[in-house]
Amino acid sequence: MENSPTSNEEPESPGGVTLSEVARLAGVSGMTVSRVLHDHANVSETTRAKVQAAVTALGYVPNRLAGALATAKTRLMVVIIPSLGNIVFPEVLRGANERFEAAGYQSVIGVSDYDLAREEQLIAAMQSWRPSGWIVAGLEHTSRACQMLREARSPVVEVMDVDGEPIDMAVGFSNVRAGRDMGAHLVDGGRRSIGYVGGDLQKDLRAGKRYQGFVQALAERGVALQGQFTANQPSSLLLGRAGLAQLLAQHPGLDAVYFSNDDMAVGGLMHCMAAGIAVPTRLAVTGFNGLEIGEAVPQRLTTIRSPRYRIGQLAADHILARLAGGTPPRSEDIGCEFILGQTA
Amino acid sequence: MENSPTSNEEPESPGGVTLSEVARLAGVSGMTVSRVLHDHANVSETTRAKVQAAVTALGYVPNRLAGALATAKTRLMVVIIPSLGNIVFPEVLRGANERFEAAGYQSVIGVSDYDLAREEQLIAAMQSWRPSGWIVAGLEHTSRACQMLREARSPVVEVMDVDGEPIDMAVGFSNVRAGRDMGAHLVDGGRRSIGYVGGDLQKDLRAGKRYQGFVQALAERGVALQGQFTANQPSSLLLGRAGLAQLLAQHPGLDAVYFSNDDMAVGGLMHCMAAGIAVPTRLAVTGFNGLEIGEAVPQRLTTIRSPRYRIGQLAADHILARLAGGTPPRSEDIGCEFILGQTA
DNA sequence: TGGACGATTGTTAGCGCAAACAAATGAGTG
DNA sequence: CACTCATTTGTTTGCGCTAACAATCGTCCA
Repeated sequence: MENSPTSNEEPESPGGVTLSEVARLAGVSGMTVSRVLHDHANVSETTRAKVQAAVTALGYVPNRLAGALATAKTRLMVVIIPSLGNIVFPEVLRGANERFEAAGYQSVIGVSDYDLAREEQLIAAMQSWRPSGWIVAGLEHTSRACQMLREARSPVVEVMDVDGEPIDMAVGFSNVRAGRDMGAHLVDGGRRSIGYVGGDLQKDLRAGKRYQGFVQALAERGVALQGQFTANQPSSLLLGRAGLAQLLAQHPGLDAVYFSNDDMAVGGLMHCMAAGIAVPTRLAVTGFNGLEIGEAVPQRLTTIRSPRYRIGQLAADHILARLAGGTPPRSEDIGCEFILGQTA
Repeated sequence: MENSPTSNEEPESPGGVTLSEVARLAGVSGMTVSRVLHDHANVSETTRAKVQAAVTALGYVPNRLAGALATAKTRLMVVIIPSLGNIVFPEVLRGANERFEAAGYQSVIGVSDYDLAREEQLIAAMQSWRPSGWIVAGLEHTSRACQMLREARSPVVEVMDVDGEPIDMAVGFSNVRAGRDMGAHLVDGGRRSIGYVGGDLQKDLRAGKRYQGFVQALAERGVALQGQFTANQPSSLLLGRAGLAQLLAQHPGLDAVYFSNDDMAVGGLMHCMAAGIAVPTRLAVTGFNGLEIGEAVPQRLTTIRSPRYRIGQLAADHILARLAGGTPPRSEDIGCEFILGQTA
């Protein structure tokens, strides 16, 4: 009726409808609109209805920038992971994001590409959003990164590793132990001529810890690693396949190979299939992570399942619990599941 | 020297160091600090140095909430994808995030779980952050979702599909054509008794389009689909393996099976290996996506590669171009690559 | 040497919202 | 019926920052 000259719809200012416009249309103050949107208390049914009508009519979407600035609570959660290149960290992200979304938080992601300097930059950039919480992969960071996370004064959960001291909280498993377990399994299963195939151990520090544990377990049983293949690339099926081929060319007598993860291991299995190498009789093959691919191959892969999805969920839960006043555990080792397949 | 009583370090107010504190320490106005941090122009070297020193001394991290509120530019980019359950969409995200990060933008993710109602909710929630741009998967959305995206007045790129009209921009490929191409390949290769194995076609609309294209291509050649297996679950290796087993039990005479994607197809291949079904002589197996797993199996999978990573990059580039005043193409079909493997 | 001009720095106001406090309203009570 | 108290609504203020404008400074030339 008494609307703007252009249309009987929305005035549509740049930046969108504001709370004041809703208030004006509803004939109340801005504060009352805010209360309808958040509080549940002490707003009459009549007013509430008027406001709701105005919100709908204008298509009002609250501006969280302003809200967050006013309350100093952003409801943004930062998740920093090393890679989106295989399914491992997206699964952590999935678990965390699921819990965050359900609780009304938004996930902001950062990908460090297995580079601690990059991670530090990301943390600095993210901190400018004053997130309500942090999930970062691993326990190793630059000292400035650690400092920033400590000074951020928001809950921080380091995931996928518990071999070390967390900045604030940690949820994960012991990579060293996972490596030891597999080393023990191979030696105790009678293997003596053992090799390793992996990606870049300098970058993937958790794969490095598994490697250390593995070598330790061998050493404790009087066995030395006979040969290894590592490449300066991200791990992948094809790298595993090529890596095993190359390792066996140099060390034809190997009777077992430990791969840094299941991608690599399945690649290795595929080499065996293609080259007619009998698994596990002539060669034992083992991996790490418990990816679905390891279950779908004709011979189920012997591996160790890392509870990635669960870790994401738990990490998010711990952050939310802390924000709710709780005191979740400082370091939580939820362990790994040894999967005895048919390849070792 | 003349510092706070507690320490000679930072005062550390809640919410962090503010621009004013930096300004006070540097002995300049807040505006000058802001200029040092952003402008490059018209600040003397002396002042700049003083400010930089104060920034470092206090560990100042600008508050982007305030900055974004003041400028109405958030530098947040929303990426809404259907799933983090397989590597396909994380790769899109990787491409987009790479470009966004490089340009100083942050990615906020949403996972719709292949549910358009959920997607609509996510869009509403995300809009409250007033993002600078949007990437959403697919061309199908609820009408309210479309309306919100249009009214958001930020660049929107719909990815992974060009079979339809975009809200703003689209980058992807034709799923219908991809399906047709594979249908044509199988029939033209002499297959006549053809089956399909897929996930939930009502939810994964792009898989549905491929299915339609596939069936069309068959029909045009006088061939009808002999049987199909679809399940009410997300696609996976194990589902593909089980699905093929079930389909062949019902239709033992099939000479080719088209899978909704490579995960499913490789699962099917594994069934063939385990069950001793000769591929491709007795049964042709084809998929879609061009995942690495299809290359690593002993017989390379015949499939069609979707340029997921590139689509993510391009989508981000188009948004950034638009924000820079350019006019990127409205709908960009970057096509798919047919990969002739050894399975069909 | 006065004044103009460019370079540099400061001041004011407001982005949109919510906390804190203030005011108005209505329902009971003695 | 005056008064109290709970409920409901409004006003003020400021979160931290930046756009726009204002003020200062020194310098150069006529």
